Amino acid sequence: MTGNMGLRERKKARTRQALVDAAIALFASKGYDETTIADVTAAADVSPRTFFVHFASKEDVLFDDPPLKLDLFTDVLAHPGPDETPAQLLLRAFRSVLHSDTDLMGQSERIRADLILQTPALQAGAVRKVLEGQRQLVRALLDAYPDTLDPVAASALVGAVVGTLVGAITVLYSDAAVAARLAADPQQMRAELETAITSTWQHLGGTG
Amino acid sequence: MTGNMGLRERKKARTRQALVDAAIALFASKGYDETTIADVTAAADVSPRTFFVHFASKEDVLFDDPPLKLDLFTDVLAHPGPDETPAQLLLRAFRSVLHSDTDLMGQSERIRADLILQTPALQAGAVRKVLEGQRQLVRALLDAYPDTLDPVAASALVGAVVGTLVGAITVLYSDAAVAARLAADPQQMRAELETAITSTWQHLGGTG
DNA sequence: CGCATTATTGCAATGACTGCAACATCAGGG
DNA sequence: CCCTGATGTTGCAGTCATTGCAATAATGCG
Repeated sequence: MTGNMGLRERKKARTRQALVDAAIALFASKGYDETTIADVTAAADVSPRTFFVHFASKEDVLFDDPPLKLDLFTDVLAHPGPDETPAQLLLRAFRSVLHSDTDLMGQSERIRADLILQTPALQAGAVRKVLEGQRQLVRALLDAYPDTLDPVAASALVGAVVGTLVGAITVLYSDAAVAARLAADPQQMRAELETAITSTWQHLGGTG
Repeated sequence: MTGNMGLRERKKARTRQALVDAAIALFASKGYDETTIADVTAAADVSPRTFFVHFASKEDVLFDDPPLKLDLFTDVLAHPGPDETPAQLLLRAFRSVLHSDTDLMGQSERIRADLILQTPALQAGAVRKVLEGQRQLVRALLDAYPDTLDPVAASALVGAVVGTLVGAITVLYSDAAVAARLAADPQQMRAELETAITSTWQHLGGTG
């Protein structure tokens, strides 16, 4: 990908990356609110105006790379098994993301997570991303079960999945003790999420 | 409540209400982004600076009154039955809110909902409110089951409940056809939500 | 009436974000 | 190599949300 670009595009990509790097470094050290666009562009050695050529807003620089493995999730949803129920399909899709090679607790993820958790302005942005992704999943799920699923049911189902995950992840990232434990063994994160999902749903199933 | 306030406080309350009314009217007619604080304060006949004496931000004026019946929900959570599981308690709490006299589809609610659904900036704010409420519910649930529930499980459980509701409500409010049907019969809203919750959870339960 | 509170206001400043036009640089053809 | 068009970068001016500070106006009370 990077190779077949002309010098021009490579330069542009370099500028963009410089902005991302400078921004994350400054956000991490000074805090998001205390860092101005001018600070970031100065560190990246470009004009302030240039920032907005690459990113639509200050927070966007943090959500540069693809959020989660949304595409993978959607792909799985597109191929339901013969006798698979929507809920089972969602669970399978979730598991395939969980066991993909995604780095759930890398250096970069931690910094980002910390920043988001302690900056209300960023929480808003993160949530917007989640909502967008959710819509995408609903669409995929409806495509998979065009006859047996109505929009409300599909949206509620996806909402339950995403809600469970967001609830669990929020605590996993914010609780200091938990975070420390997870930092020691990154694999642990998968186990925690797996437990959260399965035990939660088991509980919910026992309410009818 | 309103009666025992001195003239001073009544006047302040009137100013605040004038700002809320002016804001909602202008947002509804011109749109949120196209309405400036100056517009609002002009319509309310106060100084622009006064707006920020009453509200912390532009969007706050829309979330003035208590969001949902959070207190009622929390109250129910505080009194679990003898053999009631957390999931059953949550379901019961949800139902008592659902069947309280809350107006789920009033004029004001509709305007607000429409504005939020079509304004990304507001979606973020709304969800932040939801997340705050979610934390409160998690705390209440943990208090109710101090021995059998850990923070991650509680948060995941509450996340599932709230996620289901948000998913369903989003569609119920945004789908034009559904919205029209619901407008005709406000009671219908309760039935839709009841169905969304119970059928979703039933599906999820069948995944173990 | 005079004083302590408290609501409202004006002013100035910061910082995110945008439109526009100028400028610099790269790609390709002649 | 030069010309030309496309594209990345920049400067400038302006809008708007938001805030701190200090002055002003009302109000409550002794």
